[in-house]
Amino acid sequence: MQYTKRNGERSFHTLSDMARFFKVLADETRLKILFSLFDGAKCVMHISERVEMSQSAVSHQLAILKNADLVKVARNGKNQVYSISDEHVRLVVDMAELHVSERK
Amino acid sequence: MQYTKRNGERSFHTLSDMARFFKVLADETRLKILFSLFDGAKCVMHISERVEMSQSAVSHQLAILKNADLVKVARNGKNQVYSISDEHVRLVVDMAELHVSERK
DNA sequence: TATTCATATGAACACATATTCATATAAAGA
DNA sequence: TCTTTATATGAATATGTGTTCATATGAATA
Repeated sequence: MQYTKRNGERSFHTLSDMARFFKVLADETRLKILFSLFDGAKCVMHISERVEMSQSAVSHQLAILKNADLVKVARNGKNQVYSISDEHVRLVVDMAELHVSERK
Repeated sequence: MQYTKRNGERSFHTLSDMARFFKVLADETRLKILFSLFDGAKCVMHISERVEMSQSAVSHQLAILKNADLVKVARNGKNQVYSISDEHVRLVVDMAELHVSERK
């Protein structure tokens, strides 16, 4: 089985990577975290307050976002400051928002 | 808590809708089905052959895709012909593909 | 109408995943 | 160094989800 495209072939590798990518976005908590970071870099505590979830829950989810390269970290004093690492994500999210807001 | 945007406010409703939307895309089987439909409308049997999954598995996943309005159905004789219902989806998927193929 | 063909559906199972709780780590300041 | 502060992490639990198997539905045709 193969998925052809105008200019080439779609590998199985890419296909499962895409599923993995969407999986990361398929959680309300992680979306909240991303949106809060769209407004600017923040440390864990601030994110935690902003999304109204426990520090632990947020930290677990940040690990997933970081592992998927959607966010990056930098230390500042005793804070770990998280920020969006890939501006691409904003586009995907915006388009998804457009999609869900249009159908109703 | 609220998520502000250039031109307004992001509702909780939209946020969980977005998570639901991404959830639908976050499965390799469903992505395979979508890609096979990007190449043109098909009946369940043909999709089933194309993605190399059982008729039942495909049917279950088609129900999910249909429920999310990503595909639509039309009867043709004794076949149910599925097709992409929203061209938006192609854009989101393409962008995701771009994202995963760029990072490596 | 009886049969066949294409598809849908419910139950069961295995597996993944999000949150909580307790605790570990590790940098900063006293 | 001892303590405090910020964050990370492991285990446990609850909940969600994909596939299979068996079977139901329902249109087409003999």
